[in-house]
Amino acid sequence: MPRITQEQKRLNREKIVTAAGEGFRQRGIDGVGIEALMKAAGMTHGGFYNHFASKDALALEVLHQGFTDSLATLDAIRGAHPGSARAALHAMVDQYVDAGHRDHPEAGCPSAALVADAGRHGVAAQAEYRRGLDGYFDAIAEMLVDCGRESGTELAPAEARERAVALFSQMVGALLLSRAIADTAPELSDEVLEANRRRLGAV
Amino acid sequence: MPRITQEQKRLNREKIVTAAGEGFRQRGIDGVGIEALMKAAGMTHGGFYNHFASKDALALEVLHQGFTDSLATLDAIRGAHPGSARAALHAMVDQYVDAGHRDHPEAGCPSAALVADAGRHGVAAQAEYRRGLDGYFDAIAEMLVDCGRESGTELAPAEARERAVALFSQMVGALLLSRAIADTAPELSDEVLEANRRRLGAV
DNA sequence: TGTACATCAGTGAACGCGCGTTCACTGATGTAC
DNA sequence: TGTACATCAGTGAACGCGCGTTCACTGATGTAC
Repeated sequence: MPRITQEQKRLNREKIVTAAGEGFRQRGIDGVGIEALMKAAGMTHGGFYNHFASKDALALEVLHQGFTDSLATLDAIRGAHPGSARAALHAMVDQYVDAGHRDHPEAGCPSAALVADAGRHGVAAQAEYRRGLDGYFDAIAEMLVDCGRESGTELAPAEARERAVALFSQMVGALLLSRAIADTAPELSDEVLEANRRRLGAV
Repeated sequence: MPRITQEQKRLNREKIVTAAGEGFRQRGIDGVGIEALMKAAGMTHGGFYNHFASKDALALEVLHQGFTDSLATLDAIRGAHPGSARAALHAMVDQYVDAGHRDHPEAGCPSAALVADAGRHGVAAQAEYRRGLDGYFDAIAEMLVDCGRESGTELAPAEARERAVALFSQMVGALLLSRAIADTAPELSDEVLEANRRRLGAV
């Protein structure tokens, strides 16, 4: 049957990145093999190396793509609440620290799902992770500045940054802890989400 | 040379659990093989199954031991600040959200180091993790109640619990994010720790 | 207390298995004329 | 525009490797008398 159209090749490559994005977030980078990945993308494993030099190269692209998508989602939330950074912040926290997000890591935040992998897959992966994380910090800090401006209390950039870092850290921690016990202790898992949502709302 | 004393066997078993505790926290449960583990414990790999039925059984014991030790450390911090729950809380946060803790996961909190493994290694591991996590929540909630009592503002148990859950979530998130970028972006990693330490101190 | 024997912890080779990666092959696509 | 040929994406078998686990073996320990 092969060879295939250039356009089809591009689509196949995308399918691999998408499948890997989901698989890696669900089971970790080392938790999904090339064969399973390619099967999920609708191909056999041999063709993988027509698209990527190695599994690590794919992981890099997954991180990049994941953070790009994730930051775009954040922008979309901001855009959906024009003129009210406070409402946007609340919406972001509520969507992030949520049972739906907990139960679907494959479609969720790469900062949370790949936090353990980032530190263990070489400097390139870590640099990509860092880039994404910094993007989150910047975006949230901006929202906090806007929020302060709206309510009349000007917020110093350094203060906003500090709060943004702490805020996001708490969001990630809450999500990860709730995920770690979701199957065995659903009530405690829900409690973790709810306690954090309430506390984050009180800021 | 074998056979060996019963006492020596007990010591060897302990060595395995200790080596596994360090290895698992550093590289994850799937990141360390039985051979490396037994070598670190000073033996060859074949003898492993004289002590444990499987690697998963060892992981369970590592989780149990890790949380027991970790909660004992927490108690020690409380004991070192008699009559001042506020000072104990600060000491705990400062030790937890710290570069030393970040750089030595092998000697640190199992909640943080094994958060990704807990959700992926079966219900027994998850139940063990849950037990430890709940222990943390309870201990911190107690400290918050003590702290409120000392400063004259009585804290409702439910409120203390909620604050404890949020507090610990933030501590774990801060530690994990700082670890994920420690090698590649040490300044950002430090910033994450410092921002969280400052924000946590302001409660 | 001393002797004879069963036990069993550590050793290191071996097992099956799944992994990441390579490769010869195929045949439709892309291209040169 | 049509033809001839080179290219190359997907296939599936095969590779070496490390993993968790098993096993025959050894000889000091534990125990029965």
